[in-house]
Amino acid sequence: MNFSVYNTLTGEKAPFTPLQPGKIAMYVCGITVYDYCHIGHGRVMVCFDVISRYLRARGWDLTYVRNITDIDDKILKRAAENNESIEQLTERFISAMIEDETQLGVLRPDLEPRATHHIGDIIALIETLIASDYAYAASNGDVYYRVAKFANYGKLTNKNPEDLLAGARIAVDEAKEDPRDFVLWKAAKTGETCWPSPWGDGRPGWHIECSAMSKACLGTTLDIHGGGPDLPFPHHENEIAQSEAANQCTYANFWMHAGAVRIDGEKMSKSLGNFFTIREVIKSYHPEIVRFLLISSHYRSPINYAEDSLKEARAGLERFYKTLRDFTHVPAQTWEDAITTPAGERFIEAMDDDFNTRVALAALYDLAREINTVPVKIKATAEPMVATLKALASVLGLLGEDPDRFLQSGAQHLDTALIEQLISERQQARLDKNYARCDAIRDELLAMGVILEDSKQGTSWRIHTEG
RNA sequence: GGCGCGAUAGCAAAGCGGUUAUGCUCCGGAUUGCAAAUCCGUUCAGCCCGGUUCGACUCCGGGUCGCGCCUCCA
Repeated sequence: MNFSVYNTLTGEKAPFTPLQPGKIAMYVCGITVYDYCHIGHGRVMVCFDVISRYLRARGWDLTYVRNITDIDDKILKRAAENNESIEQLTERFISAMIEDETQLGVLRPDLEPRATHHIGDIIALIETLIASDYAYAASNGDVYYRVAKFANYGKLTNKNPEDLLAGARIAVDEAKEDPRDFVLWKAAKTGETCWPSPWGDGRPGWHIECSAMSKACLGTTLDIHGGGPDLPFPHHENEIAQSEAANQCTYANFWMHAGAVRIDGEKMSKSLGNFFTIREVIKSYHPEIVRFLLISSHYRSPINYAEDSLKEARAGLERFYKTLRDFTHVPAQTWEDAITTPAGERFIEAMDDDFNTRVALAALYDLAREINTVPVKIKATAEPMVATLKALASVLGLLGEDPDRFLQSGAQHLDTALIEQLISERQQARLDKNYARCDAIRDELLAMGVILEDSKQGTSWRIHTEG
């Protein structure tokens, strides 16, 4: 086994070895729940979903933790705007998030800790940092992290602490010793949601909750810490500063970051306002198409999100489902058997190389072509290959849908009984060699957006997808 | 300005120092009552300038362009 993973910390791929043989502790930064998830969130969820599925398939005992940040300035602001409590707001968007990820075929992580359920851990961690002089309570009631005290500050993102000093902003009302210091505990203003603490009522700062929750769920050293493309700085840099100062050991051995989703060459983001929500997109495209699109590129490369990308993803997926149409009766092979096949070996080789899903998919496309090459009358000889295809695809969370259901999705507005009736009428006309009638029916259905496909087994139909 | 990533055929997207990526599209053929699907085949690459090498898309140096982070954002 030659399994390697790219590490943001070192900027290169390296053979992956966990701290404890056979066991992997993986922590991924989840989302702040004050709005619906967009495709960028979807990418991180799908990316680490594939990673977790693959690690498990490879035989590791994985514990996958993905947090939910449910207390934060934006949440307070949004709740106030909506005139609802932060609990109402966060519960609403947590439910929405779960719906969205489920649609995308994302399996739930083992643990989904929430910041508000770990206030005690957060306070304890801050106390440790204060005790060792890495943090201080300021005159305004806030508690800050003393960046100058942490020698390795900037190691994840290659920042020179001096440069940060030059570029940092100093807000007038802040009581920081140093402009680079960041807040661990934020004193509450009157009426704000808050928790009691040794430094007065307040709430956690942005970065401390991840240090506290990862420690509570997985311990002081993580095998893998992951997240989105905009998290290395400052979020993960600050997590390292907090956790390594408090625990006196390496915080995470491997740092993994998903690539950005772009719109017209620009990053999709809340602040730019150029985002598409998952629920919006899956109204027009089968959710598996969205998943397929996200898996079609390497997880670290930027993806351009556009109507054309979705159409292309759909075309690719349709190819697989067309192949599987005649084999709904074939169950997936076991993983152990699948990886001994030539396609399986290629698949493993690709995925072992930093989760190269694009190359893994190429192996599956070749397998599909091989299946299609088998002559109709000896279809049964293709069944083992189909079983392999299904087994390998399932590790990517793909091809689990019934082929007809997939190929006919979007047909809700159509009268399927009428379609079936026209097909059988045409069948009779074909037997009668009344080809004029046959073509008339074909045209009629095509006008409805239905494409007919005659084969030795009979006639099937699918939705006509343009583009 | 600092740090980092990228530049591949019509489009998308990978690996690789010499041998087909792959998907979609185009074209030709097989197949089909006609189609569709499928299969076969063909065409179309590696930003620019140097260097290393018997040989570079692949390694090294320089440049150009694009993008990300440096401030809340996955």
